[in-house]
Amino acid sequence: MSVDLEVIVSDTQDGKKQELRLWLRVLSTSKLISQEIRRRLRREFEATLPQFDLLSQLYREKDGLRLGELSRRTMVTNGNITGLVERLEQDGYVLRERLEDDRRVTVARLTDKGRTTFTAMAAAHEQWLRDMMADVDPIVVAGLLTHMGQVKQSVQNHLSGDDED
Amino acid sequence: MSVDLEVIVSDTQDGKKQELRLWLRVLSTSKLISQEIRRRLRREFEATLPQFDLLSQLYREKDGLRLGELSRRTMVTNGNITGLVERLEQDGYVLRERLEDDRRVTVARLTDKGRTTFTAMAAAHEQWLRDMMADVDPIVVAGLLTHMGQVKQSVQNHLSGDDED
DNA sequence: GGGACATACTTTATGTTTCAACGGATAGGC
DNA sequence: GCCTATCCGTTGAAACATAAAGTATGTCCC
Repeated sequence: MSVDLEVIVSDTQDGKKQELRLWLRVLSTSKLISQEIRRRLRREFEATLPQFDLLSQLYREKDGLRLGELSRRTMVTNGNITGLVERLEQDGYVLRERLEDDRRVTVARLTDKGRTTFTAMAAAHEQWLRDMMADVDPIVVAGLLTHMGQVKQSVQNHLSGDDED
Repeated sequence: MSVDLEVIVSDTQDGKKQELRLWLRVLSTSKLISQEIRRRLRREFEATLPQFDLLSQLYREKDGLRLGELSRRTMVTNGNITGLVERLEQDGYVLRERLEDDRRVTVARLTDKGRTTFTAMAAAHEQWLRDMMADVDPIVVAGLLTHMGQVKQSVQNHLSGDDED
């Protein structure tokens, strides 16, 4: 599926709209990959992309993370983290507990089951990406990595609200 | 400072996880821009990004589009188009009517109000993107446009599901 | 202590996303 | 005419997105 939004704009070739065109291309590509990853995560692991993202954050932090920190890292809004962690807790992948020092704070941590499952998911996930980008020259991939970093940085510098990564 | 080249080389060229890293960077960048665009669309036009996408498709088609075609172009699933168009119809931006020839088909078309509003949104949208990417060299933008195209093409060639375009 | 304020998380309301399943409409085979 | 397969759109449930309001809890300052 997909003829894209970008096609619409691309007929006016003047360089003025390059940034817009790049955004539309990034958006459609990101959507395309997301949908594919979502499908496979669902089919093979009965998990969602945000869940996978959240697990990968916890995987690197043996001691767990506060929900607010999770929110920042996954770029998922605060209100949404609550439900996300709740479901993962029900599935037995995550534990949630309050801090003694500060009763406002909740820390989420991977269970052993969560750790094991995530390892399998991560391996599959990495392979999917290699497959999907198989036709792209590794040199190009490396270049994209760098230049997309520049774009991200520029965007962060020009946010209307506040920011960071 | 004795930096060994090897580290640098293996870092940029040990392509094993480069695809994964690129995907994560594309995803976070895309999320970042999406969130910003959403904020501004909401604040200044009380619209959402999918709505904007949909309007932009209709803008170029005086005669309107069938919902199925809209679904393909916006990369939004069928079930979602229904609600999207419904809300846009309530707001008076879009008209919906059934075909005489084929009573299964519904065609959506912009109203004058929708056309006017979209024009303003599109202009603002384009400016926002220029602002956000202001720190990126135009040469880099052009390169990204090309190379992201290659990525997109590669992904489309390796979808597990089925369809392509 | 008590009031003002900030922080951390939850809740609520609205919209978008996916998938699966349903019904109406059309087209083809008989 | 009639059966069946297919196409088109809608509907429903569960998950996730946002913003905004609510609830504790912690902190500061008088």
